[in-house]
Amino acid sequence: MPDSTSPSSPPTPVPAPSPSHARRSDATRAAILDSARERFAADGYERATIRAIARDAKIDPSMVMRYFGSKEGLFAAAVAVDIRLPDLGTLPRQEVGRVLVAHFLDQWEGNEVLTALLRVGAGSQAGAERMQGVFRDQVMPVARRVCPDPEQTATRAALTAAQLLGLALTRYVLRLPPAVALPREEIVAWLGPTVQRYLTAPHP
Amino acid sequence: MPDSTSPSSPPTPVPAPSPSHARRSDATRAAILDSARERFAADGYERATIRAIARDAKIDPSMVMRYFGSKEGLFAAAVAVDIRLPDLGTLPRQEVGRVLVAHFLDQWEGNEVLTALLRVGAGSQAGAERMQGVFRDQVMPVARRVCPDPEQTATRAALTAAQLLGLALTRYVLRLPPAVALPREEIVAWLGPTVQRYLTAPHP
DNA sequence: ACTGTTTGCCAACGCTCGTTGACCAACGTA
DNA sequence: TACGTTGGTCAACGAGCGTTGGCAAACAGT
Repeated sequence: MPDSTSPSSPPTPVPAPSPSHARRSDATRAAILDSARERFAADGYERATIRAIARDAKIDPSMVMRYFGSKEGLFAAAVAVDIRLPDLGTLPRQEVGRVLVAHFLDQWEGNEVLTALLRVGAGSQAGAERMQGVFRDQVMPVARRVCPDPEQTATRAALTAAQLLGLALTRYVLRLPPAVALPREEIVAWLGPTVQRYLTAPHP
Repeated sequence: MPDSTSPSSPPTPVPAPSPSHARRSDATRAAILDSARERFAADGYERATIRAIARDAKIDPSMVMRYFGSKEGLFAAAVAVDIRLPDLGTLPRQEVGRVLVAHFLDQWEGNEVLTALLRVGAGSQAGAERMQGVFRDQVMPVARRVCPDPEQTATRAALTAAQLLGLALTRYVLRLPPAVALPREEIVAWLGPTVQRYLTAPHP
């Protein structure tokens, strides 16, 4: 499986990436990616079929193959994820928890790619490795700026990830009714101090 | 899909459930269930094929159909889950958090069914409904005994579920390296106070 | 207008899956 | 010994999947 955590060059047979002026097929490409993201988020990797994605995008399944090489390639292109964590080093330390929870909620509310990534990450070994890559390349560097003790960074980042991904799991994937019903500000009020403690409090 | 959260009568074509003396096929049945649990936990619902499960159990795929009716029926029988939460009402309130986290870790370390359930719950709508059933039938009643205010029970149970399922997700499914490396007692020390606060602290 | 490239559809391939029904062997009872 | 029941195998089915290659239309450069 190609590495999706870095935007590696796609295996598209289109000869040269001419960034000067748009190709006519860019719209189709985007439509495929949109449908793919939706299907992967809703159904997971296996149940999201190329045929169904192509039907949603109103094109032939073979076009998906031509543009993205394989189902794996399509998935890699569809969930090239950048969670754009803010630089937590520039704000007061006692606000880190609440800001991070609020940012996390914003990202998940407006980006079905994250749901797709979590669904697939939980569903297969390859998906799990993708999430490990996101954690390593995007979460850990930010955590390093908040808790300078390098020996504790990994632990504190993992605790934070457990709390935040658990929220995403129960609210956006499993959809446990009380987790869905929780208002945004209440989540921030409850989870903010938890994350704050995981990142900055002394080892218990 | 049959309801798996309650041990409903299986769709097995064996005529009468004679509980008096064991049948000769009980060993085979158990072998199938063992292989099924392992495969479902390792591969998720779609990738765990009946053929592979039968191969593990060293019998013919058609036996699985005869005993469990369908793949759905096999899954329902394999993950008939009882998380056996302790009665938290009988111990000092300030210990509830740590006891619950420790119990949760014990359950997950020794029971691959839970990993299978979480993997499948994250992978499909039907799986998510199964986890909603476990939450509603097994978690909520226990939470009611700890936080008597009925208006807050659901919220507090959901927050606790988010924290604990997030731990299970990062540690047993995604296997984020620092989450896997965390010693048991350190998890209890970090998450115990969090769960304690979610269940018993006043609304923030 | 001619020609090569891009964009797209169509029909099929090979494969694996869940599932079925016919058939066989071992056993328990009369 | 004969026979119904139970435990198990074998071979095949129909369907759906990812994937491929060929061909038609639209376009662009000359």
